[in-house]
Amino acid sequence: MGRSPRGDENELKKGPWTPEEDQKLTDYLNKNGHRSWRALPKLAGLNRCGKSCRLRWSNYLRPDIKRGKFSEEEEQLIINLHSVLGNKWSQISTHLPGRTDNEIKNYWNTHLKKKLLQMGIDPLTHKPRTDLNLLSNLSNLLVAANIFNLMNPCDNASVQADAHAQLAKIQLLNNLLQLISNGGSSSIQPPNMELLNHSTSAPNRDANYLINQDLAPNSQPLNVNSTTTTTTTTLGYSSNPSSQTPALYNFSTSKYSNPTDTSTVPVEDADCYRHEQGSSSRMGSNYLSDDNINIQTEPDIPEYIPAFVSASPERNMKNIIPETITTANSSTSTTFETTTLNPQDDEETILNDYWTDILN
DNA sequence: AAGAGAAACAACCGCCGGGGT
DNA sequence: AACCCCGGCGGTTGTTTCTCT
Repeated sequence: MGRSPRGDENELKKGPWTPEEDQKLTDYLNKNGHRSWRALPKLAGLNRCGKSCRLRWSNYLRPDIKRGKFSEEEEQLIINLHSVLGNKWSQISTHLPGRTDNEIKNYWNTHLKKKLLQMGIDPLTHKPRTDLNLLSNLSNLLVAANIFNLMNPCDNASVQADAHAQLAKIQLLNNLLQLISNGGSSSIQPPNMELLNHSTSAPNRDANYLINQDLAPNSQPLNVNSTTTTTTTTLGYSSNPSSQTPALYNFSTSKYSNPTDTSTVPVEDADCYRHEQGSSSRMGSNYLSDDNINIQTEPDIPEYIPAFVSASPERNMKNIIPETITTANSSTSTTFETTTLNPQDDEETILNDYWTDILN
């Protein structure tokens, strides 16, 4: 529990610092440095607690502090680091010279959080939001899929409608995938089977074929998010296969930047993303190469189902986070995902099997 | 111009872990 | 082992500034 305040601390001044106090503190520290923050106020002639002095110095008076607006590069760096480190502001601040943890934290809470939300991205998970918009769209998609399915599949006029129905179903599956993946690894629950039975009731259709066809690189992703941003992220997975890797945002283009682009990441950080690049190539080839826009009726299932990776950072981050970045323990930083499958991983196996069953 | 509400930011608070005794 | 001190961290609050009506 917290330490009870010392008796005389009740007399100490609180609140905003005056210029005189700042001057006293700066003068003292410039002359003597600090050996003991506790003893400092008395020695410097300040009626403040040592802690307050330390904070004032480290957050405001320190000569190497950079004031002023955050640059776009700094913003991106903060977001990228946050996706890896979570709310480890002090660790994040070590990558931004001249910026304090407090400043970064405030900037995150007042600017960046909102920015991400406006982009339809959950600032906690750095994934597309799965809020009420998504849930409400589930029912709409179900209705759309079933209405189209009622039409005669042999009718030429219904071909396009059929395609729409299939797209709706794929989107529905995407939404469900998203819901489950965002539910965290410890709360994996199968989706409502009745819902799924309805949504996959179209005859003569192989679901894997549909995914292969409908999520082909040239297909236009269905964006059911009702956000007004220009960001085009499909729910569950972006059309970029690397969306399985931590998102690196690029506000200048209002889109995800290529996660393998390490240009905005310090050298020591870039390694972790480079590492990812290789591991994601397997799935990436399916999406990125035009040569792979095939219609296969009996594909190898895992080729077409993006592998679910549980949100356990401890496991997945080991291989990709450099030693200079330690993994966050908090639940807020569970976003780092890899496409590397560990065959020993029970959750992933279960999920892959589960979705294989569903899609068959 | 004035008031209300929102946004921004500095500072505080509680807690924790490491080190010393 | 137990206690205390200290520095540090992250979350929250309070005040100031800005914007809108």
